[in-house]
Amino acid sequence: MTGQLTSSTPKTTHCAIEEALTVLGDRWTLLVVRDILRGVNRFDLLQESLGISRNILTQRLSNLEETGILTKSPVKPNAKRMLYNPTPKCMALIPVLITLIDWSSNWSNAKETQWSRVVDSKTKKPVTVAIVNQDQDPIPLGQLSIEF
Amino acid sequence: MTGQLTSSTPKTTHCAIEEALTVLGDRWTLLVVRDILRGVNRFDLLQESLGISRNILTQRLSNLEETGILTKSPVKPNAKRMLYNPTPKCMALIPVLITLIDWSSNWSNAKETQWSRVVDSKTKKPVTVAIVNQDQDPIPLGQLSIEF
DNA sequence: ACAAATAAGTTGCAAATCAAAACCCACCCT
DNA sequence: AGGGTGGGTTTTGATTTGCAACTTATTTGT
Repeated sequence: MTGQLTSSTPKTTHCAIEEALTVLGDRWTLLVVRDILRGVNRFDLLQESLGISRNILTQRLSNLEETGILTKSPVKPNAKRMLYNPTPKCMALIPVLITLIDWSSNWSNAKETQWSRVVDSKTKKPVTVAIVNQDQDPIPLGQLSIEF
Repeated sequence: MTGQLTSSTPKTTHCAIEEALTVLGDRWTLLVVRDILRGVNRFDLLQESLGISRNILTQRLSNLEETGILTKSPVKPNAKRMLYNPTPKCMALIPVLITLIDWSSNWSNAKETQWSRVVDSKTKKPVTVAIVNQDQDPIPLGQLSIEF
């Protein structure tokens, strides 16, 4: 198998962000995740939707399966054609996608008419994220610091 | 200039996530951002902290400067030595870092004693993110859907 | 039932990107 | 003036990526 995305350095990762980026840190993986979460669950649909090379898509899907972010199941018992579906670990990435969308919406100079959004499926209205402490009190951005 | 991280396809990006990943979607960029936000603002300190190649670090810093995520300023007027500092656009990435940290903490099987965290600088306690609608009401993960 | 079309990859190869180390120049210190 | 250090650039080789063609299943149309 080629194109492993696993960490090349065997030393322990010191940082959760580093750990996350070992799996997610490339140009395609989070877009695959987005499409899987949108319900795009077939190889060719993913490939067409993303404009990704087929071999790279194969690698990414395989990495995502290995890390438990999606599952591969045959379209019908014993079939070779596969459906790719999100796991809870994949759903748990939705907050990451929301923060990325929010950041782009606020700071990108490319003003697009059609952004992708995450919405409350009940009300169809977009959601956002709030930074809160353990008591759910909101904390302003400027009051945060990063500990290593 | 080599190693551009800008999108190779001139067609408009259809998606905010795609837009964000054009800048942030590689193994190092968000780690550089993390370190800059931690106050690591010199080239050699960044290089040593991250274990990144010097030429790649140069590229990443240059990309981050071009996209307005950090500024480069001389240590003293007219000096060649530079300090790298976060802009508001960089601070705005903190929620992305928080969601990545949360995701790793909850789903990584590597149990590390020392994770990096984002904390409330007043109380020194870690913060997290809540998904909310426009009225700040929390929305459960399962109730979300992604619109394209 | 059979041919044509489509789905889901795999393979081979060229191009781009990344990484390690050596090199370079400006500054600082004494 | 000379040595050390900070901040990169260059060179060279290893990886990764992307494109296109190829293969094998599975459908679909007639």
